[in-house]
Amino acid sequence: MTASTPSGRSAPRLRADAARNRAQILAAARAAFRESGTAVPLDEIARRAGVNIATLYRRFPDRDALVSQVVVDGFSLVLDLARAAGRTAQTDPLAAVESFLQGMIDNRELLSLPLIGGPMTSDPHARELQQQIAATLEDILAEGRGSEALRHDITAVDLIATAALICRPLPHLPPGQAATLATRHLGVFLDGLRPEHTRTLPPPPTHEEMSAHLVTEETADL
Amino acid sequence: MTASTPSGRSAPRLRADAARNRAQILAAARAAFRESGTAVPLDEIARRAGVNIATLYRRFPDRDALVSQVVVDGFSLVLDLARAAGRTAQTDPLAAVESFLQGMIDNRELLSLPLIGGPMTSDPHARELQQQIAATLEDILAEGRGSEALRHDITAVDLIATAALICRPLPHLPPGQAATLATRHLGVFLDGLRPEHTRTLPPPPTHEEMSAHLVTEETADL
Amino acid sequence: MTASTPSGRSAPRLRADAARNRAQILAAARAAFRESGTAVPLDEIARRAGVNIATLYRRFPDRDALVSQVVVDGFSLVLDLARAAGRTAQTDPLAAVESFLQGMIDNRELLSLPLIGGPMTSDPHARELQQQIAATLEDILAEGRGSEALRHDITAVDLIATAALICRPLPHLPPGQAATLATRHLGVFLDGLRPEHTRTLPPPPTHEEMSAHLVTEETADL
Amino acid sequence: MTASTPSGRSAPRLRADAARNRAQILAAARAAFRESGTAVPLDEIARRAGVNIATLYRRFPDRDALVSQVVVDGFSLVLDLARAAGRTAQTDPLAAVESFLQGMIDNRELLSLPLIGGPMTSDPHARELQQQIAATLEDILAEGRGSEALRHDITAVDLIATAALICRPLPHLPPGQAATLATRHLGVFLDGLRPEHTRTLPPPPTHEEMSAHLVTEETADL
DNA sequence: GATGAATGAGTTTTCATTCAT
DNA sequence: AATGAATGAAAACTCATTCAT
Repeated sequence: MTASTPSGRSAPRLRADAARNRAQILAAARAAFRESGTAVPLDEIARRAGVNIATLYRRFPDRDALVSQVVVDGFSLVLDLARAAGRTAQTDPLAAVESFLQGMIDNRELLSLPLIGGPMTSDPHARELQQQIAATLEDILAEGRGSEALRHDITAVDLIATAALICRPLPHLPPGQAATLATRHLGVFLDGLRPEHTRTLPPPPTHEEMSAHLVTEETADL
Repeated sequence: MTASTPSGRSAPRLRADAARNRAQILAAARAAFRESGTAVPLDEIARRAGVNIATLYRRFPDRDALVSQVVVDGFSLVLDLARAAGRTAQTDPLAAVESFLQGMIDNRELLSLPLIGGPMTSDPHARELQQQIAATLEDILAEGRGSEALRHDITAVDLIATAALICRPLPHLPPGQAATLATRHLGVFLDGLRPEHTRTLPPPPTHEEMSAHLVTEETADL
Repeated sequence: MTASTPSGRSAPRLRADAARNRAQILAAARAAFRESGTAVPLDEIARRAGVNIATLYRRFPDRDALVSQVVVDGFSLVLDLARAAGRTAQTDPLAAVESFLQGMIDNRELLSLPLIGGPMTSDPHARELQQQIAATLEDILAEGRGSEALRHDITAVDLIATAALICRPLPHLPPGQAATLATRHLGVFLDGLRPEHTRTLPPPPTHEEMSAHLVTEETADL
Repeated sequence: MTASTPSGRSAPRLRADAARNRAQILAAARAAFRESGTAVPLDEIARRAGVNIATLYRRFPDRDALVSQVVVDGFSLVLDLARAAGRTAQTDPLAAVESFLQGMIDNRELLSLPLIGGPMTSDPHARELQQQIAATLEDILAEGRGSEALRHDITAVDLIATAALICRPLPHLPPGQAATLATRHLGVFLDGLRPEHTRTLPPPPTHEEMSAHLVTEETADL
């Protein structure tokens, strides 16, 4: 997994100490964004990372650049989770879905993405990752539909939305209890995913409606 | 019960224009909190309400007072929804749950509660409302368990957590699409609520664990 | 003379204390710009004006707004000087030119205009003043040409450029000496203005060339 | 004498690449000082020169050292111009003055001296150059007075002040137009220099008054 | 009761300068 | 000799809060 590594494309390799600082800044930002939103003072992020504020600015010229990188790192992890789940899809598609969504809950501390407010990233790397995530989840669902292991009316977008809903912090709740509640909620949801469902869902947003937002916005809330 | 009216206990009746200003401030605060969190500049709330910042301060001596009132208004509405749903619980408990949760989605714009960051209210009025909400939901679930219309392992806290998860804004998504996705998610969840479930849920947080948070914090995330 | 008064068009009248602060800020800015250029710290201007920096920002939302107003005030004064000089033009056009240029030297402390660096104002009020200044000077020159009191090849733009050259501070020189040197230089220049000149000047910039800059830029250096 | 070469006295000869960097830094500083004053960020000078900021610091330990060198280079050029003009002084003193002042205009881009703000250099080399410049100009004027080619009341300080006035940038004016206006202004001034003048000039600053500033300050504005 | 105004205390952003590679 | 990196200090700008009208 290469989430925090600057993309090899054009970035001149960083000196060892600079790379360490960069990673600490990203970790601090991830935590601070989760706790207080992306409007949290950059001062505080620098302090938590143990670097001077000017060092933060050297690496990330403005808040958006920092947010973008945290988003990209998070999306990388999500893609890893989706692919790992996909490997078991042929055997048991429902278990694959569970594995993905439970993995999201378990790793939610690393998924500190812009949860509320603030401008969304339009980083092309993020777009690319989102498309790969959606495609991977769609493959899992296709398996499930073929083997009658999953209801037919669920789409990849539904799984992404579900992940977004259950991963966000329930502020003011101790993390352990928030995870317990999310897992219980997920359990009921998974039971509802089996094919013998009784309820007709409203039609999902069309591809056109979503595509404008899928990449730059919606999945950012994962 | 009318949410935005100051509790009749001790509040001196407001002049007509003052009451109008107060209502506009609360509406602006609700929207701003939803969009940007409770740390949003008070300036901006005043501007959106069309009043001077000093007028806002006259009505609400500090940010907390404003947050508290928005929370109380929101909880009042939640209680209204729960009671309305409870009236149909004997006939069809699952439909009552659905009515409650769908009502939460439909009214989510009015539920701008402190969703992330910021200090939580400890208003006694809010505590009281929360207990009434939990009791009302518990009554519905008891009906459902008795008539075998609902799985037995679901608690009022689960419903509150579910409401919290599905009502929060998916920022950057057009509201209509966010609602559609939430409703589809809810549909699957409701299918999973029926008694013929297959999955065992992890044990819920104990009453002791929750009680510390239930009132002042957890349900504030609704 | 109404230089420092906000244009009556749309400005809501200021409270007395606010108007006093505004005038002090402008006076401090004028002096500071002259001494240190328009990039001088706004902190320092606020301190010299005896107000808080936030008060400065309330009146002038950014540096440009402050620079613009100083420019406009300066142009107003220049127009006043030109008009006063114009009143004697029929009697003695050369004396009118002298009166204008010497007046510029004598009042140069009030003409603190953006002298070097920094973005130039494009305030429409400033443009208007510039055109009036140029027109007034042109009238004086026309008188002089008619009465053979002035050489024919001088234009209003030349007078504006001359004013710009002689009014700017000679930094590091005591003001009195700078004024003496400017006045002596002006004396020679005025002798060169008489009609029995011997030298052919290079052609002036065309109206088209200048008009793009006359208003927003060139005369800003006065 | 080549302006940018470090004085041969004690400087260890630079490696070829280092000498190139040094020249680029000085050229960039000259331009930046002219455009934005001597308070311009050193970062920007380094960037324009295509070198790292630390390289700039290696060559010039602080801003003053850089300013001093730019001043000395400029004064060297001024002295060259004065001497070249002096060679024709016997034949035609007025033409010599013209040659000097027009040369200043033509070379003004290379004369980026501290024009406004910032600490003045007290480099002894600069002092020396200034005295030589003043002496050379005085020689020219003496010729002119002897041959009745120039008015008698003009001093070397007047010529230096005139050069200072006409060489400074008129910011925001295209360089070509600024030069045209300066040349036209100079034409009138030169006509005023002829002996049949009509106007009495105010007395010049005494030598004592000027001498305190002549070297360290006044001519720095050239 | 409402508002224009002022200000102190942040937060963001930039810059000069030094250090280690 | 040159550079990437780091940092403290300053400057730009914003915000919560109080005061006087």
